[in-house]
Amino acid sequence: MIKTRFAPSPTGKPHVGNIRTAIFNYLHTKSKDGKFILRIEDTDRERFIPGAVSYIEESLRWLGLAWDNEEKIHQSKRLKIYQKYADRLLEEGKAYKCFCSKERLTNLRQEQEKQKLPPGYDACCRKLTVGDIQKLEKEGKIPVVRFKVPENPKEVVWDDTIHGKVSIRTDIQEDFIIMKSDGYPTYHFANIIDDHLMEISTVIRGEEWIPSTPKHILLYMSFGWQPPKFAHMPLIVGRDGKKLGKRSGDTAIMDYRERGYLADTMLNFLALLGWNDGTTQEIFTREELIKKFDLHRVGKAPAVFDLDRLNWINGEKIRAMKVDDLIKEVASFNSNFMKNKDTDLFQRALTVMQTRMVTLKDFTDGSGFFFEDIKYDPRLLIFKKSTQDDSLGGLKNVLELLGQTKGIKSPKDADKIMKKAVASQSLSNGDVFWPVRVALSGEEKSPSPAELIWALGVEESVKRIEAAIKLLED
RNA sequence: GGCCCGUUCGUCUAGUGGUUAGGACGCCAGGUUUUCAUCCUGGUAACAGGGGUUCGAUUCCCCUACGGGCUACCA
Repeated sequence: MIKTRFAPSPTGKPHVGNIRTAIFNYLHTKSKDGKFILRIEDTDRERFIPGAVSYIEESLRWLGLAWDNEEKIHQSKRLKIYQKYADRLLEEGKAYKCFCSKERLTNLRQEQEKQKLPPGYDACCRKLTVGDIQKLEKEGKIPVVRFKVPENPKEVVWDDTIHGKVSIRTDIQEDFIIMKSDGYPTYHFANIIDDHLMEISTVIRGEEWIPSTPKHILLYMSFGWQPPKFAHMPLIVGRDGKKLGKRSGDTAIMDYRERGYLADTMLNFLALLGWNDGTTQEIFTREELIKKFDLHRVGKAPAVFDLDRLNWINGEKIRAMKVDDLIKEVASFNSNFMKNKDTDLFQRALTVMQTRMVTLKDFTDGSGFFFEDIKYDPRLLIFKKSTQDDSLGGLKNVLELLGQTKGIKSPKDADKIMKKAVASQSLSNGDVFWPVRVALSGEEKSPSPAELIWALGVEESVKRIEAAIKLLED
């Protein structure tokens, strides 16, 4: 069975890079009817940030990336397990206790750097006898546990699902630490123990892990375990070409929600960063992504996060949505915005604004004129190719026709009135359409007057046009 | 420094031992048009460089360049 995991460490808010890893894991699993595990790798107590676990869960939930483990998995609660396996390696002579002080390690590294040697632990404590160890422990010295990197193989090779054959020399691999002096395992150790115990079939993670994969494979070998498949995804980089970090756009995924992007947009966009289905399709529903995702079609080159493209996808998603679904999105985006607003008016306003929105925020920020009294400079009512008299004429004409109408059921009905208003006098489109539009919206750029009349309703439209006429006459 | 990974329009990418190197975003121009947006049409623009292999390389191999990652008692 396919089983993947998303294994973040709770050190902050998940950003797009983290989340894309989660998405690829999720998609790979769901396309094969497998299981997707969320595991919190909180073995670094210094970098732990309270609340980070909630951020992670909130982000995954927003995107609909449901994990299958009912009980939360925190590595910090599994210390005994790691200790047990470390002891096993210790007993088998595949690991050893190291008492070297941090000072010694620092000096050693500085010395190596000076001599332009590859930095690494000199395996000094390998030589310690049982007696030495007992003595040091009696003195109260607390050791770390290091993995004894075997002389053979001299090279570790694996068939990466994304990169193909990758081989890395291990003769320069130092004896790395698997258990820290505070009793916590290092990432490398906890990670492979858990992946094995949880029967993870494919490890999908960022490319920055390629250099340490030999450590993991060596560890699997020392336990006599079969390593999982590895798939190292290309990094998402910033405009500067560098890995997303503090300085270059490591924007928290939830910030995109706040900016008015849809969860499905992020899913679609991020999935397409490094993957495509081989056709020219660019817009995918969640179901299509699950159905079509294929790890083998993930590219190797890093991808730049492009906001223009994100905006385009969000616009496409919004336009493809049924208005009722869009209402739900706006409501969950900003529940305050809907309060005290007429539901029908809200729905019509959204209908009219739909093709004009890039983000949900565009609606909550830019459609106040539907619901509130408007204020504008009276000069705006006059089209640049028109005159005050003609504009006034246009407004009055429309006002009169609105007074006679038996009801407006669609923007088309309203459009007929507009056209009639133009035809019945010797006016041009601009003399009529422009002032009515401004009278109804108070804006220089807005939906067409026909749409506005329909959305606002006859009564409100009449009121606003009357107000505009008054403004022009004064 | 060492070890790894990567390189097709500005960006996301398709692609093959022989293609006019395709699509999308963006941008530009035009159409529709009262504005904005939508929509439609067209345009701009790429195989990092050098050696091989081959009748023929963007594609396969090597080197170089460039970019990136890793090199912690971080993950």
